[in-house]
Amino acid sequence: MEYRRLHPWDITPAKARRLQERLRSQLIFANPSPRVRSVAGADAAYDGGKSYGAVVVFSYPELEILEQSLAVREDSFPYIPGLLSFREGPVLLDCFSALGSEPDLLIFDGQGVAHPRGFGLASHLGLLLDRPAIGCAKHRLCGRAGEPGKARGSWTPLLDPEGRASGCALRTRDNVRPVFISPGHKITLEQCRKIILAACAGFRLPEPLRRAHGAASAAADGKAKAVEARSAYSPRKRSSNC
DNA sequence: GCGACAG
DNA sequence: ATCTTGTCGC
Repeated sequence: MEYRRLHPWDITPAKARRLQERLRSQLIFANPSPRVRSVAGADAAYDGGKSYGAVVVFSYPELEILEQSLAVREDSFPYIPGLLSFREGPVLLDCFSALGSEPDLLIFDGQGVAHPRGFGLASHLGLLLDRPAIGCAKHRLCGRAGEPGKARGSWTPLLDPEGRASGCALRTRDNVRPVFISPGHKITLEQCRKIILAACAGFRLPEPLRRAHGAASAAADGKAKAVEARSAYSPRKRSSNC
């Protein structure tokens, strides 16, 4: 699928923050998509100075794999809290570009609007791909949330310093740590909770993210092991001695 | 200055 | 994210 080239990626952290503040006004938090028939999960893994991305598309609500794509590229931006999309965005967009279909909804391993400038990974890529997007993180970046009830489905609002609910802490499995959900683009928090719960097939994380994570890390250490094996079987050169 | 801090 | 073994529990 195509995506909008709204800005360059090789910019400084200061300019990246300015860009987030400029683009956040373009986000939409309404019009929950009528009929969601496919959901994609995207994640990245790292190894040896390279980023490995994976996107796995599932049918919804059946949750059967429809398609998936992988991508690799050189790291070009470090991990800086609040600027995750500048590190993972490029390789994930490579994955979406290689996709043959256009998923109805996207799920990212990170925040949506529950972000210091209201423009987390899910908001950023949702905007560029012009698709409803949900941020589903394992930890919160900012804001505060009470402890949800112990049962699957219970949740508490994730409140920003002003007391506004930017997302929620959602229990996706009985007695298991909650995940932090927040709308990225073109979706409401209510719809996010519904979709995420329906996409969790017995695990803490939604299936699309679990599979994307597995594919990305497999690609990452798969290449690492291939390199190790190669050096073991065909020594670059024999060191004279010490 | 101090504490927080997605992946 | 990544470095890492066993171990408690359904």
